[in-house]
Amino acid sequence: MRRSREEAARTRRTAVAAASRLFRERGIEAASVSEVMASLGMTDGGFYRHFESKEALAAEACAAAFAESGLARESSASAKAVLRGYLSEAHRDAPGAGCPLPALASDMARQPAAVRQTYTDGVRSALARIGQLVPGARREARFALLAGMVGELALARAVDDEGLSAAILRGTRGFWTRSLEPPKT
Amino acid sequence: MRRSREEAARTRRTAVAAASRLFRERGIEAASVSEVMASLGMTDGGFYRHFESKEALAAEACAAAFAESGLARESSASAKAVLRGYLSEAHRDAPGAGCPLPALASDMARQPAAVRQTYTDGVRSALARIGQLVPGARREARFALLAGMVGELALARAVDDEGLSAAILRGTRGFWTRSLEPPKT
DNA sequence: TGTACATCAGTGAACGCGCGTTCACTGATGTAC
DNA sequence: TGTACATCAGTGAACGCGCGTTCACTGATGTAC
Repeated sequence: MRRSREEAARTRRTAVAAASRLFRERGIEAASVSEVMASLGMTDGGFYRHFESKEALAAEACAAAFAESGLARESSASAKAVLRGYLSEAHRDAPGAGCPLPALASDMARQPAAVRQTYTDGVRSALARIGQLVPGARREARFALLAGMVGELALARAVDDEGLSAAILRGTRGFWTRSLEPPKT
Repeated sequence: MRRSREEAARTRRTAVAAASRLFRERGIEAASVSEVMASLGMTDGGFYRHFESKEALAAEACAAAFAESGLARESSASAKAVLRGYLSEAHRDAPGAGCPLPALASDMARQPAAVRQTYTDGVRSALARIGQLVPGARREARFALLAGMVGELALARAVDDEGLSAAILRGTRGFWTRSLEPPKT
């Protein structure tokens, strides 16, 4: 049963969005093509009318994740507000809608070139955005801040103890908020 | 062909060591029981004479990784020396022999309770060790330092550009070395 | 100390399952006239 | 504007494959006497 061009385009967009969420929630390798299609209420076969392979979808989904939730997306928020939102319980508990940097980091080592390049561009954009947010910070501090944000979310999600997880969030948030207040670093 | 008690015990130990390395290199789900056994020169079937399941091996392998390579293991090195070793190209390029915190972080969210608990204990030990290494640092700074170390390795490994990867390592290393020098933070 | 036998570490084929991908098919959509 | 037909979005079964796990079997090891 053929669909209209608009419907088909909508299917494709929905698939990328669903994959973008699923891949961040469960990992690229752990989420299957069947799951993505099932989440659209469709069967597996139709997938290959839109994408050449799962790898092609992964590259698009990764780019979509950065466009939607990356640190680099447009926003007039202050550095403090960005930190508070990023290093939050809400962000920790919603990896599917959150920043792809911590969510996809360890998948990247075993991904094909196209996907890794998208991720690498995302890292560059995030660094540029941090440069804008904290114009006084030296280069070293910008790297350390990004690494701290990514590591903090990864650890807070990995840990099996709500108290420890909250302490990691609170501690890292407090440290960086304090560090950035006087533009001394 | 039955083996002696010593040989059997050796097989078990070697399997844990091989799994510990393989799981850190490729991820717990991505490395298979067959791979672990093949790396001992054995076939799959013998595995279940030693372990109840892959999950049981994962818990032991995770604990072994912390005992062998965790931040918490005995060492008289200074804070600066530990930082230099941890945030190094050598550590980045040898995940199988390195710290399990960055290597296994994103696997943890989808691991059974036994494995997550081992990892969580590893985080606690690492925090305690950092407390010893940098006795002057406030609680917040210890969390931020651990998160920074973990995030930095994860990013340096994920990125597809050697220059950017080295810059992440250098930047984070520089920032924290400088931060810890005067016990002001 | 020697012998008979039970134990069990490791083999290798098989299982059921879910994966990514392919393909013959369906029938509404889009196009040519 | 109406009709005939080619296109192609989506279906659902099938493929080959590798996974974790099971199991009948082998034969050296360990034990009982």
